Amino acid sequence: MTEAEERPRKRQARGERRIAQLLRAAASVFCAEGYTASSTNAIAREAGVSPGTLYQFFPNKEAIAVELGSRLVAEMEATHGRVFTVENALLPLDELIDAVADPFIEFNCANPAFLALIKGPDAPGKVAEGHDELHAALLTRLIELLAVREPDLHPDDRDQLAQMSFAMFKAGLDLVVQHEGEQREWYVREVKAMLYRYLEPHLGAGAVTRDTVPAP
Amino acid sequence: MTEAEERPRKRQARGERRIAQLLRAAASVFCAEGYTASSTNAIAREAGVSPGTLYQFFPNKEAIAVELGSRLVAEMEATHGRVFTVENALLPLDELIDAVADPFIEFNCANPAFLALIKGPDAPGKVAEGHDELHAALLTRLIELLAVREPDLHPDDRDQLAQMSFAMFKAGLDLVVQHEGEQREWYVREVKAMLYRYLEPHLGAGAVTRDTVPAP
Amino acid sequence: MTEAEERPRKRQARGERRIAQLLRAAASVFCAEGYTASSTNAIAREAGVSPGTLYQFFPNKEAIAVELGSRLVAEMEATHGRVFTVENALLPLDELIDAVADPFIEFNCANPAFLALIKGPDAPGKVAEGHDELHAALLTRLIELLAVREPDLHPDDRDQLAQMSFAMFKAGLDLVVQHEGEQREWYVREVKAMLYRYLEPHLGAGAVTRDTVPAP
Amino acid sequence: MTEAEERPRKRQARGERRIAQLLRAAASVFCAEGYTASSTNAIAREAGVSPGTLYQFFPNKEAIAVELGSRLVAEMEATHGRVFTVENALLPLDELIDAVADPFIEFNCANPAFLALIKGPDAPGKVAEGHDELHAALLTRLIELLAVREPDLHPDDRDQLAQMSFAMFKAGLDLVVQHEGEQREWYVREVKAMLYRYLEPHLGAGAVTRDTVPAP
DNA sequence: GATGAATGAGGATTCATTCAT
DNA sequence: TATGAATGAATCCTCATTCAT
Repeated sequence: MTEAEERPRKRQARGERRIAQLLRAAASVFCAEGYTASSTNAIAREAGVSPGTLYQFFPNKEAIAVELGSRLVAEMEATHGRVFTVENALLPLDELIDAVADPFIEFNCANPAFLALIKGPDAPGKVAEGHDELHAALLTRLIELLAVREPDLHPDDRDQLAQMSFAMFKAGLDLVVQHEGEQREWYVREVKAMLYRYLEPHLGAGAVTRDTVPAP
Repeated sequence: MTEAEERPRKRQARGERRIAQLLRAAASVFCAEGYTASSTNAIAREAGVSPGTLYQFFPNKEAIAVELGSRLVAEMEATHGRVFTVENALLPLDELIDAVADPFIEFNCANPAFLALIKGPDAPGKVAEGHDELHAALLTRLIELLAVREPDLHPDDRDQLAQMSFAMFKAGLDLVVQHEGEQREWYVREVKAMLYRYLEPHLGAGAVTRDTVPAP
Repeated sequence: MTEAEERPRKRQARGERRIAQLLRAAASVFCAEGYTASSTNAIAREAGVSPGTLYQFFPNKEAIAVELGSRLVAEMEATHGRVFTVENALLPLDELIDAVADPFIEFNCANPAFLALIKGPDAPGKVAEGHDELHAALLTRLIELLAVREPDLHPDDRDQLAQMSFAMFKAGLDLVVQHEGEQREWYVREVKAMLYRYLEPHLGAGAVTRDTVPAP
Repeated sequence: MTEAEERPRKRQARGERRIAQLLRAAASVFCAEGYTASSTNAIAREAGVSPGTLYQFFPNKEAIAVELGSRLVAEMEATHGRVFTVENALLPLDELIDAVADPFIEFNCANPAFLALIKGPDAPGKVAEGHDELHAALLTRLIELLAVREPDLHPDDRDQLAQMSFAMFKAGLDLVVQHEGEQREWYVREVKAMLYRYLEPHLGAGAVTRDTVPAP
């Protein structure tokens, strides 16, 4: 039956639209108020739907953040391609930083909700409750990238180095997003410079593997 | 007139104790929940007093944060002395970083509420509402320090440089506080290294004034 | 677009009932406690709903009073017809007073909340904050009626005369509502008599248009 | 012992000052906020004393109102003399009205708290709870005055007439107090006119006793 | 007497979530 | 699906009043 096939598709189509609408609203509210201070009612209102509708698609506030996070990641990849690739990992450091930072910066300026989510609820000890998955996911990829670039690095050091770099980058990103025009450009340059200078002794300025090939 | 002088502080013995108790409780709750998610009732409960008592000393949550912030600053100064001094400003960069970062790190490890306050409510655009004074105050001092060290720097650049450095340091501090033992030590070293390498091209490795004395 | 039109009122059957119920409860509480001393919780309790429900329909206490006021006016008009009409304005004074006062009296005896609202919060200087709209609306109509009856009266005098009359009538109404049976009848008569005697020199006993054209 | 005699006097003197101070504050707060919305803490603050001090002299909010009321009556009498006297009762009506209304008006313009108290908490049914004693006392005196002037009047009628007159006068007084300058003058005249015209048929324009002496 | 601290119930209002339609 | 109604605990904050000093 055509009906049996189309019905669910229709439903899914409408549902997909609703979800997108809700996530857009959530992004906007999270940006404006911060995650903690955002209310599901406010999100529903912003989306122009009733609270009930929101809960038809998300079991709770957290789930919205989580889904928003993963969609943003997907969207960023769709726009800028994969960023934590093996090729990038082996680039000279300055190019690596460009390759990773630029897409992030560009995407975050267009979608500041990304940052709002990564920052998360502001309790030091209250990590990893669900929507910090975004944070965790990105960190994992960064760790993997480091593992590719510096296979000999002790895992603990590698993880810590990733954490440091990520933390610095997030903080810098915040400044970038908060400013505009020339100031933003300045912060972009400085963030990259900071990363380069910080990482250079750890990773070497050139790509590790190629670097070691001595000229005859 | 003794009366006129004594009026404002008669039975402040008990009151002062209560205030301290409340601020201790607030620090604890802010750390555990983050500022936004902390409720005055929770603070009162933690302090073992009724909500009404809390409001006898503070008109609202903000005021608690503000007072806590200023007390922490004072306490840090009492413990570690002034940090943004002219002498420090003119130290060789590595020593300058030690002089400024070490007290902060040490104090924040002992008083993690400090960081919770500096981070503030998590909305990007919602800055400077009162308890961000703490953030602003520290930033100002850093700016002044930079002005002493690099008088020729354009004010805009100087401010942005301060903002960058402060943001990086805060982010690093967060990592430091979140870890313990050897890991914490590692982060401390890395944060300082990061600052050094980042700032060195801007500020010069040695003190500016001395640096300019060329060897014959 | 059917959707666009239906949106604002979909499930308002239950809601409308709730609103009526809440306003009934509010009327009762306002009467029993006075506006200032009435709490939204008390109103919700009286209506048998939770506080949250009340706030789904009204943003605050004021709004309840305002809505109750305008509904009472509407209800009075539905029951007794318009009272401040041009025809009434031109009636002989005694008939005018009957025409205006009787419906008010009857309606207020049945709905004493009306008076509770008109009296408003009991601060001399704190007028016109929103639910005094009821008072203002009635006063305006009275002013208009006077303008019809006495077009030559100076606007200032007219307004003051309206204010006097209204104040006297309200005070009298209070007595009427507070009593019952024969006493109430007595007060009704006296209030009307008072108004007649007070207004007669101002408005003339007969209609202004001087159908009193005397015979030669 | 001198001490034994002076001590209590001193105490009483200081206490009296405190009481006066508190009542002044209460008058001010009652006027500004209305009785219901006035808080004892606000009164204490306005008086510049602690809440505890207030409760050393008054057992509760009501008591403040009661005491304030009776002091205002006393003060009015001290300023304008007794007003509900037999002589006044027997004056021609216009003079009677002047004799009673003028002091009230004058005193209320200077002490608007008087009115705030007479109006009382704004619940129709919540009368006579204590600080309505002021209202009751004045009403009683008015009743007595009527009894003197019209001994033959049926007590019920007399009481009701007093109630009517008093209600009208209060309402008029409110308008008078709320206005200033020429407008106030206008309201004063109108209130008196209203009373005269209303009462004339009831009381006779001239004094009853003298009036009845027919000229030969 | 005087103070300021203390209370805890109660004020208005919001919120995440559920339910009936 | 979608809605709007419903909830009740939790929010911040105030109040009349009491108590220790």
